[in-house]
Amino acid sequence: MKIGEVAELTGTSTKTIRFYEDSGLLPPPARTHSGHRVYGPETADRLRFVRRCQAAGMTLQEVRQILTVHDRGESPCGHVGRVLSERLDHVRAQIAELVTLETHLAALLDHADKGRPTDHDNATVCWILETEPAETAVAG
Amino acid sequence: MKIGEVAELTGTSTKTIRFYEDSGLLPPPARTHSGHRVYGPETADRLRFVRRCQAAGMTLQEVRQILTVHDRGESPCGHVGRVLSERLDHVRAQIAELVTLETHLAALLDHADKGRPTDHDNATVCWILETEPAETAVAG
DNA sequence: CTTGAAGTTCCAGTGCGCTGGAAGTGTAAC
DNA sequence: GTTACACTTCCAGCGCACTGGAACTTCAAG
Repeated sequence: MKIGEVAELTGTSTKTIRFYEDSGLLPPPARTHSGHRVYGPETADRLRFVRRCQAAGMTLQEVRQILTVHDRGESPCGHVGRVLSERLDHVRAQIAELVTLETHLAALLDHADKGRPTDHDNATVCWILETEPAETAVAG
Repeated sequence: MKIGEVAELTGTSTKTIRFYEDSGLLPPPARTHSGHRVYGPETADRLRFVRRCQAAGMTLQEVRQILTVHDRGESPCGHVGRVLSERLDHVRAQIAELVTLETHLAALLDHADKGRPTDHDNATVCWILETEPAETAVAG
């Protein structure tokens, strides 16, 4: 697989793939005699993983740390382990936040669809902003 | 409430609050005779809402559009309605992605905690990257 | 009245995650 | 062989979301 194919397959630009390689997110791939990058299918999985992590609001640096854990198959210093569980907490909190937001947006959309009900229009603050995130699930 | 109190209350810097005002995310607040900003409690809710939206990967511009819908209590042109439902789809997809990621991270952490089981260490590609996001739950 | 924290405006800079473009080489189809 | 496009490296620039700092004013406590 050449870089363009991986790009197509994963919806990532070739620019970005090279950038990820430079950033240590992708291992330097094999090359043809002439220098063209050659990838195996695992690269696509790795790229998808990176995208998922990004969607969770991780920085590329954090993703890199996590991939390092993966690549070594162990926690090298405890620090990364902490990063990992921190991130896990964060992801869980974020899921809770997103569920809240989903409710908000759905309500807003519903109410937008109905034209203009707006019996709350003049209220200083209204339902859509009032709900608390989640004392229940959110990490502190 | 002055800007510093709002900042403290919401975990947002005063810089950011002023920046949000400039960006049209917060309405220009009342001022004291001397020019200091004075906020009502609804500002904190609004700020929390913005943060939630951001956690969902929205740009401030998109958040602004949504807040406009909220402020007017209606959909002014259909375009914003589309933005809204697009965002809702996105949020739902993201929830699904995050649930997948949560599983990944939990597995990785579990396995990192156990020191070095790593019977898969030499595998070209391993479990953690293999799983598909979620045909099951993701919004289409 | 003094002192120090917190407020004000304005503008410039930072960090992240790409992205564009130049300049050149490789490859596949005709 | 020519053409067209994909690939290479390298470096510069961009958009977003802040963030820092200068220069100044206001407020609350002692």
